[in-house]
Amino acid sequence: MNVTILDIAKAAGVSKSTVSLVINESDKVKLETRHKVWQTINKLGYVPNMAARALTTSQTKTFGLIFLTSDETSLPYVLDSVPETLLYDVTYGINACLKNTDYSLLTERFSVSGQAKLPDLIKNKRVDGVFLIGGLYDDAFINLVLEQGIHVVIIGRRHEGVDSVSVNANKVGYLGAKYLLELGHRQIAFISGPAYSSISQEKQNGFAAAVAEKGVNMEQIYFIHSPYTGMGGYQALKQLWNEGVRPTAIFGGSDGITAGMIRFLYEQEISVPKDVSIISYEESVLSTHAPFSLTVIDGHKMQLGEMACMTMINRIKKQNAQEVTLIIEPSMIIRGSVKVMG
Amino acid sequence: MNVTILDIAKAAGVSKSTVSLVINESDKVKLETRHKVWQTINKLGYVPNMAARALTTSQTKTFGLIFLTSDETSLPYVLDSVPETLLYDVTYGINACLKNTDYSLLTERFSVSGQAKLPDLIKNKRVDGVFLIGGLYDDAFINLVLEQGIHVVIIGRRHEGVDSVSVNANKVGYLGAKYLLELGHRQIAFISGPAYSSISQEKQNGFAAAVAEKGVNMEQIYFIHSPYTGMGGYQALKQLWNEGVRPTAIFGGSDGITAGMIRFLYEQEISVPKDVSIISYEESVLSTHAPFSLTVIDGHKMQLGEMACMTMINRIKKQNAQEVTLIIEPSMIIRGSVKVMG
DNA sequence: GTGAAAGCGCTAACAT
DNA sequence: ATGTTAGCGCTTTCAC
Repeated sequence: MNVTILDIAKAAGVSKSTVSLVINESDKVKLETRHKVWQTINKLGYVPNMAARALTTSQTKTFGLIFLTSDETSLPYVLDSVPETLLYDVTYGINACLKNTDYSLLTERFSVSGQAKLPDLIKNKRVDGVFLIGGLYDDAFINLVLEQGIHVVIIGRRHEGVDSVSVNANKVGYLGAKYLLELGHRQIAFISGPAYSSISQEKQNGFAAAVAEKGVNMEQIYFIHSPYTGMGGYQALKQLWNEGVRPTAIFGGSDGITAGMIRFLYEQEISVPKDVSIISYEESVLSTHAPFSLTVIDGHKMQLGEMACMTMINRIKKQNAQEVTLIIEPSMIIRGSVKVMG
Repeated sequence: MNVTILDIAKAAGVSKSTVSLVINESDKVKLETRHKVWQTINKLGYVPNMAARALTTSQTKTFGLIFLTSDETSLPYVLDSVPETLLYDVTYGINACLKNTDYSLLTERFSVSGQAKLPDLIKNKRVDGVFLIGGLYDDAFINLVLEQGIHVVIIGRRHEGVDSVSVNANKVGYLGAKYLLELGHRQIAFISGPAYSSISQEKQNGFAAAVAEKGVNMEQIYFIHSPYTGMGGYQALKQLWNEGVRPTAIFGGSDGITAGMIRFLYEQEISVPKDVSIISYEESVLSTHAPFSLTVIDGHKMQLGEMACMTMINRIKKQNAQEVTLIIEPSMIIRGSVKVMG
């Protein structure tokens, strides 16, 4: 079998518990013995058995990323479904933060509409804490998770009484509107997201605030709702066009929405930014790979993941510290899809 | 604390081992006692402790997805880096397959050029098996992993002596070329991928085979190498254009490459498919969200993940069965980016 | 500062 | 068909 703590103890001429103390960096052990033990650990290539450690400490040293979806069978990337760019980037950020830590990350897609009450990761106690992402959860669900003695960090929105990390959505709308207004745009369409989404609403509020601040008439500002999908952006813009509206700038509330908008414009041979200006929100793989250099508001989704991870680690360290609510400020990445209006 | 196997045993009036047998679906237990035990399990809400189970069986019931990269610090999605769409889709497929299984999936990004010899997941024995993806591994690395007593399934390429699941790359080139030739294209550029990539080479071979089969002159067929990045596709096409070459159709060897190609064409105001036809390979979030309905060869990357997962599970069941080499056949998704030539 | 010993929850070989 | 028992590898009091 493998090298165990007992082998080290024998080889180093000390007891099991001393080795354990050394491994766990206790300062109670004499420097000399500490050296001796580390040497034999390295010599014999000892690696702690996580399962055994988990059994005694009842800590798995594992976190779970629970992706809440309404429908678990939908393909993640056809034009008519929400692209999972948020999940990709947040996962990347969490993993980056977990690197050089003794924690690992498990991922589970969980359908809230399904029959299971709790994700398997939680039910089986495979994790010490979970990141909840995807928006589709309510107090009842969160409390159920908390009852299992599992820590929770919510990603993407604020939630009373629980640690959370999110993006300042109001600022997203504000920044986009401010930028467009400053470049002289006065006819602007903002396809922000679905009507039921509070995030989408906040973005509109921020947009409206910038418009008011600038003293611009709201008459030619079009707030439009659509799903966070390519098809959503496509159809919303198409309808607007069919109604005869001709904005000089269009603001997509997500990279998915913007991709759909771009498809409509391409179809109509409307050139960006010559004929119309475009700005997007998110900065995912979709905006960086757009057919032109796309000006975008960066939601810093990787950083979102990293900060969620830091929050989780702090929570583990200080179990009953005050709840943490982190808000990440979006920022503009000015590229080439917005024209200066005369 | 939590309810354990012993609590169940007491409550049901049997012994620990009987409960254990029932849980592990042994048919040695009388039907009556089995019922009784399951009833109390449900009543008391017992859930097995994975750590304890892992300790005795030395099976973690966890797999690892190891993503081999050369450089761990690069952002995953700027135009000048390889978009990680393969990782996204394969992960989705593996998770889908693992659902309703008692296995979970851990992910780790591992830099082969780093100082660490082995990914942490493997070193810490957190996994029973690993999926290797990303292409950057050699025999030495694989053998090192195998020596740890960990199962290996390679995703994306074949490898002597190890289970592997990959896409028929030759067929990718073949299908694309055949389709374009049949629609009358005779000037075709194929930006297949980097020169050092055997996959890229295989695609070219398949392409050449279709051309030969059709009896078409190779003179106006352009095989071009570029990195699997948006920037790669962009610059490769730009150079071709600057050399005065004007193909009627361009075939991108990955969705990332194609995204770059599309950006160049957009810049030059060359319209697709009116002025030039485009076909891509992969079918990731990038091709479905292209600015036009993009004809693409589907690499079935989710299925790749699912089959890798099935392969792993079979390997666990029959440790020393013959090695498995699964090849997935790509297929065409005909949409609207290829014109019929007169 | 270090060792001895108990126990975490479970499985599996052996008894009965 | 079911019970008894001995670990799996580690942490953690509690003595010394």
